Amino acid sequence: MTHENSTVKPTEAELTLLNILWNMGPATVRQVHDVVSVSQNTGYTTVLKILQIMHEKSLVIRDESNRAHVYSAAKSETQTQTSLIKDLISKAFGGSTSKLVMRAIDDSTSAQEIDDIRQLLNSLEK
Amino acid sequence: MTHENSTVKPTEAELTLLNILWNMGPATVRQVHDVVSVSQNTGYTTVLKILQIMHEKSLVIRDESNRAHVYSAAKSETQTQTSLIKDLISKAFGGSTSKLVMRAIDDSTSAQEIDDIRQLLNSLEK
DNA sequence: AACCGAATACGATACAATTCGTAATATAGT
DNA sequence: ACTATATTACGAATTGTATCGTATTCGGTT
Repeated sequence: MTHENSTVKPTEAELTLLNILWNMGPATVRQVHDVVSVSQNTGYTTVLKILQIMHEKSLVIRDESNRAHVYSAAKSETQTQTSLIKDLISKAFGGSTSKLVMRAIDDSTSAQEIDDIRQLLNSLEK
Repeated sequence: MTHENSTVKPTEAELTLLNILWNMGPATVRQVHDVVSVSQNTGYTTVLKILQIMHEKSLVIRDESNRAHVYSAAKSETQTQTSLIKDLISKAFGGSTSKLVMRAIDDSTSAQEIDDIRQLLNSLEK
């Protein structure tokens, strides 16, 4: 067996495409490529290939019923964000969430953001 | 030109070694390897090679005055943590720090951690 | 001065990521 | 039915990571 599933960490290029899929919802290679093209100079077949690899890794689901396959993210944006954060916390912050928050906030963080975080903390049970 | 510098994101293996260097301070390959060996089964030359590559990338500084070179992290743990977080916030959280914090905290987060975060927020100017 | 052991340097392998060119194929319009 | 075109499939080139074996080199000990 080689790839079938579990928790695969998307690469940078894959994360870029996932962001597009989360935004657009299910989309064809062409649609994804059109969006990618706005900010990057990436060929159509490159996007296709990455989506195919993501499919092998089960990072995306593919609907092959039409000529143009329709791809969609296999895991929600929230699920993926959570695993990425947890991974970083364990690998770079010695498991400390508070340390991560400490580093995440700085002068460039807007008052609005900070307010949102305060609200979030207030709404906690603990 | 090939590598000389700027902000290089360490790979997983490199981050493992950086964590050791931040803990121990300047250390030889052997010292680093001894620590790595406790948890992983990695050869001495593998550690050496990675440190050499990190040196090329300027992720570590090397003191060659003695027979056994002494390596140390080029950037502080804090600096590195900050860039890793900032990178993740921009690539996976649409630039929203509050969303990141939202995902970082969950049931598994201890009361102590949450308290620390509250303190941190209180101590802010904003 | 020669030798031994520890350390670095070098190079090779395997694998994955990224990129794209070309081939094959299927649908839609004529 | 045929052809043009869009789309997928395949595979190759390049680069970087991770790993280690072997060669080389340097210092201290005899």
